[in-house]
Amino acid sequence: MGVQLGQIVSPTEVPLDSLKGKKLALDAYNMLYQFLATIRQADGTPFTGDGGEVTSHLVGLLYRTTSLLVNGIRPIYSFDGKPSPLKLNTLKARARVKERATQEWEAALQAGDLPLAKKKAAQTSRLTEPMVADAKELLDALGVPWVQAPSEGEAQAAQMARRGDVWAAASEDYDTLLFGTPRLVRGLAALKHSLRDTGSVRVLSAEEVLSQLSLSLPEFIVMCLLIGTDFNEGFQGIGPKRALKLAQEHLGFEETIRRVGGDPATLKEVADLFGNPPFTPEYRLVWTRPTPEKVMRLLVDRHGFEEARIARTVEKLGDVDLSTPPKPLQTALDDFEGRT
DNA sequence: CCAGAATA
DNA sequence: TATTCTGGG
Repeated sequence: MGVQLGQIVSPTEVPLDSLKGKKLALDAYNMLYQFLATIRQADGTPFTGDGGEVTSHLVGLLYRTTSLLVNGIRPIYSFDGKPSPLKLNTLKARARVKERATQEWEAALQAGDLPLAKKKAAQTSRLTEPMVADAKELLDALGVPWVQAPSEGEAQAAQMARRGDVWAAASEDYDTLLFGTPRLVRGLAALKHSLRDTGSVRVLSAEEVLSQLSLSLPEFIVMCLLIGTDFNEGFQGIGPKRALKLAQEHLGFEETIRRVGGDPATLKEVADLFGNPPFTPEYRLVWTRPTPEKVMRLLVDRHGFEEARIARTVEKLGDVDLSTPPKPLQTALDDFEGRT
């Protein structure tokens, strides 16, 4: 879920075309969970292969990845590793939500309420080890790089962007901003476009966000700690609005925390996690042609996808330009940043 | 979610 | 030809 910043940040809408030739580090779990939530039948049943194994995430990953590549975007997927102990409460809470949603899904089915059933089913999504292994194997077969983060995939993506290895981190959550990304791309979940509307995504520039809010990055992090993150609970009666106001008083870390009755020592640990998150420098940003036989073996032979359909999809990648432009075209956002 | 068929 | 619906696994 991540920190709730939707109320107080305003993204810039940019045409999809402006991402052409750019490398993006994608939060793989964020994306795979979205596929698992949405790619379901009317009654909420996920797609499965012959053996009953869930395949919704592979459907989504295949089509999303080809769509990105055809649009000239160079994705690298960042997979979650071991969660921080600080996240255990959040994970337990999510597990409880899933248990309840599973019961409510069944109840909705009994009542014959399909829309409700699908909505509840979406909340039951689980990403298992074999499912993750399949996703990585599919990326390998497609010639798309991925990296195994030591801990948070979002932190890994953010650090890659901070080091300038990729143009931006991409996730629907805002946590990459806390993890220090200079840019966050949202809205890759709706790439579909027509002739008049050529598609667009939302970009958040960290520099722009901070200057709009009149906050330093450490103050921004404190604000988020007040609101609550996946790694700490937040405070009763403090939402985005009040947290922003308090952070804007520039009282410093300890005093700001004390104002809401929090313990600076405990929260310092969370602030450090955001400010200096674990990541690995061992990743290779190399995109190659897909290996159709590998894609076929995985999706058709092992998971029962329709051969002709997959062949058609992989074919589209044949004439994708995989080179990285030495001098990327300047976008409106780059121009804006250049002046600030 | 995306692709392709159906539709108007 | 652009938009809506349905099937995919």
